[in-house]
Amino acid sequence: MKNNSSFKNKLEESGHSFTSQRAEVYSILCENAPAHLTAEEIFIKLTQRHLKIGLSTVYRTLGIFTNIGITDKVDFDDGMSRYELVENFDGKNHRHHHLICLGCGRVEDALDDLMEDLENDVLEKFSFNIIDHSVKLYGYCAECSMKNKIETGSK
Amino acid sequence: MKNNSSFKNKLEESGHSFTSQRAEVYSILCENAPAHLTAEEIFIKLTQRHLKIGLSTVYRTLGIFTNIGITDKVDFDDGMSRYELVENFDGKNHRHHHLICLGCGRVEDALDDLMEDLENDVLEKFSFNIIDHSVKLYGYCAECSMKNKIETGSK
DNA sequence: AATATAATGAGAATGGTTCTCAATTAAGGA
DNA sequence: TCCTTAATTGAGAACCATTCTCATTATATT
Repeated sequence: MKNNSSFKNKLEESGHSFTSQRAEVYSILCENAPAHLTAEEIFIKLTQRHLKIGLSTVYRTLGIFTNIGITDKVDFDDGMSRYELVENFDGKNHRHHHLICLGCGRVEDALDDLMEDLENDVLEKFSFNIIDHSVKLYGYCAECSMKNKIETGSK
Repeated sequence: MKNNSSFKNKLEESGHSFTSQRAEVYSILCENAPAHLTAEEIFIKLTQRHLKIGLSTVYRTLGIFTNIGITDKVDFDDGMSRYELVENFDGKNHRHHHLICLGCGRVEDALDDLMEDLENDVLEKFSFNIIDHSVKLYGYCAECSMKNKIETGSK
């Protein structure tokens, strides 16, 4: 699990109370990292654990977490938002690279290299100061690529 | 306006009829390119023009357009999807770079350079074959950057 | 023109998310 | 520790973009 006290600090610094519900949501996120969970999935996991929490509270909590940089809200166009822990929410970081397989739907996280070149380029050409970015790469994972080759008989 | 007959071809090739409603939605998209319109915005523009069309038809049409590569569906996390014409839907192309200003909310389209390096990198490291990508860059446009500097008095 | 198939549109339904508000809990001072 | 105040919680209602339904209408083919 992540450092719990820095989580607490982050909450208090931003003027929010440390509550049991917020700690519970946080612990689910930690235990399931680096998964991208929906609000409802988190709600169900907590309920299965016999921790009583309201769905509204889960949404509210995730909203706060995202605002203060504990989580990132990501959207894979399947009708609901997902939340993932920011890698190291003490330092500045912004990486949201997801490899989304069009075959099996699996989502993998990827590295954040090379984006700096692109960002510098954009600053030069557009005078646009990039604060954050979201990159989604759609394609076929190794497994599905293999499967496709066999099925289509392509060389 | 774009070449209308290739639009018609694209529809027929994919087994869809050419209807007046589809032509109307297409013409709104052409006239407003490169804007990113919501289904409702398109519906309103058509209604103002006294062209009768149902909102469901607009949604359905945009769904088809996106499926057959006439439009791209983009999402700026403001609660509704937007649609934009694919640059040249006859050839293979995939560029969805948007500069989203956190100050004024304006969305600008950016170039697609440098992504090839990143894609090659991902193929090497993850054996993941990229078909398409979506890149959203959040930050401050030239104007808002200027405004921020004045307000905060930072050098 | 006639028939079969596809498209349309009005409104209902859906479903993820946000809102409301009364009850509960946390925070900080005395 | 107790008290006061402000913040948080939770159940359900409300919201709202999008999808679905199905009777009507238009398109394509014979």
